[in-house]
Amino acid sequence: MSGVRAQQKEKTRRQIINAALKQLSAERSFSSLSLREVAKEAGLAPTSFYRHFSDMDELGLTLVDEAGLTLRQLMRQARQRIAKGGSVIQISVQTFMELIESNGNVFRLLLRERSGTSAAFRAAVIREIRYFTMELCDYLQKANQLDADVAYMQAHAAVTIVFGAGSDALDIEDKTERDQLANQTIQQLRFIARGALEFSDRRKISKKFS
Amino acid sequence: MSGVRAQQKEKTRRQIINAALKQLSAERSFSSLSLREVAKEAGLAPTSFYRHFSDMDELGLTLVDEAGLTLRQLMRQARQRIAKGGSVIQISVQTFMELIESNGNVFRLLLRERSGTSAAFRAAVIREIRYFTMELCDYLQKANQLDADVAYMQAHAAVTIVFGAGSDALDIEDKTERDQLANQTIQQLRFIARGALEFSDRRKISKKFS
DNA sequence: TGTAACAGCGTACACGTGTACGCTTAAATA
DNA sequence: TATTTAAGCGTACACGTGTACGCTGTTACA
Repeated sequence: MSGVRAQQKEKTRRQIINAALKQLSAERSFSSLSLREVAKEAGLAPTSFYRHFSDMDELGLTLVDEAGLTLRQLMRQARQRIAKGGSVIQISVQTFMELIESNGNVFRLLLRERSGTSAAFRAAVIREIRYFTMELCDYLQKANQLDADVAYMQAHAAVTIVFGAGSDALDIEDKTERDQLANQTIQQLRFIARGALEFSDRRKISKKFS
Repeated sequence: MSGVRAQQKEKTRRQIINAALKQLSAERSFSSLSLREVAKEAGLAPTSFYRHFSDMDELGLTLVDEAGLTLRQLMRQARQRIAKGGSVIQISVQTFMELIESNGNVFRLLLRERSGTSAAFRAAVIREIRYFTMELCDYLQKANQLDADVAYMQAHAAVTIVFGAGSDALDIEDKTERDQLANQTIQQLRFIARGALEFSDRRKISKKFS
């Protein structure tokens, strides 16, 4: 049970995962990757791939899970920054944009598979995004004393906007243009926050009088 | 110049386009279509395909153009309905949802190619969406007397939200769930409209005092 | 120490792909 | 009417794909 063998297996498993991630780019989607290519990049015979994943699909789902993990780590990072003081919206957007810059291909994977041809992939991505949305929803509800529905709608809208901005950002290489997009996104999130707050207040008043 | 020949050519060209559209589905993206499959579905020998398109890419770009056209027709339809009275937001969302229901695969094409592997495709889709956004921007600016920047940000946010909702709707088959999504989307658009209006007003006041 | 488990390899196969080439047949033009 | 043009077809080729099968060498365990 020392695990020399298991350790080695885990290592080549990671090699496969990394090989797949490495091949992803703006021009190369996961579905366009072949088993043989990935195996080759990992320094493996094509047939050895099967010792670790029964399918390219299984590998893909693993990648989506990893991407979701990256996303959650990002949120924690953002919360730490926020705790140190600063505009919640601004810091969140900034953190997200940094993800795009450093892990563009991981984010691309999520975007693409969300509208991909595999129902399993779509479900997996949607699940990850839902986690993301729900955590934000909790935060908003507590921080702003919002109605549960309103908080959810705000969180959902905010996530949609941020992901949309991320998608746009992927096709922008100019730094100042990217900053402009970030500022625009911040402003849009403020529109939503303002609208949600006002609506929530109006509801509270009508509840008071009922 | 009677054009019996040209007419025939146009006809089979349409057959190719329709064959491609017919093969698109939730499980089948354009990039996963092969020239041979499309040709077969169109009742053509594989090599005859080249008489009409030099490439599958060329066919794909044609499809994106057609999808954009569909989108613009939709807007006109929505405007006609609005002119007959009713909530602008509600009618717009409703019209959009009807597109999803009747032309889901066309909309899927746009969503997928927007984050696809071909830069040309991405650019084409983004261009179509920009048209859509700009028309909405003009409308908002005139109807609500908004600042140009504010109107653009509102339009952009609204389009992002509506497209996001469309994307979600594609994976929902239950009618009541879909209606719920539509209502949520309407509410989110109201958040944005409210926030934009308030922000625009605040700007006008500060301009008055300057 | 003997043996069972198993990661990894190489070979081999059937299949689908894009497309080059030359042919046929019907419309367009001179 | 004679000639040119071009849509469509069939054959053929090289290539990349997933994966079945049997083998080797090393680790784990009795």
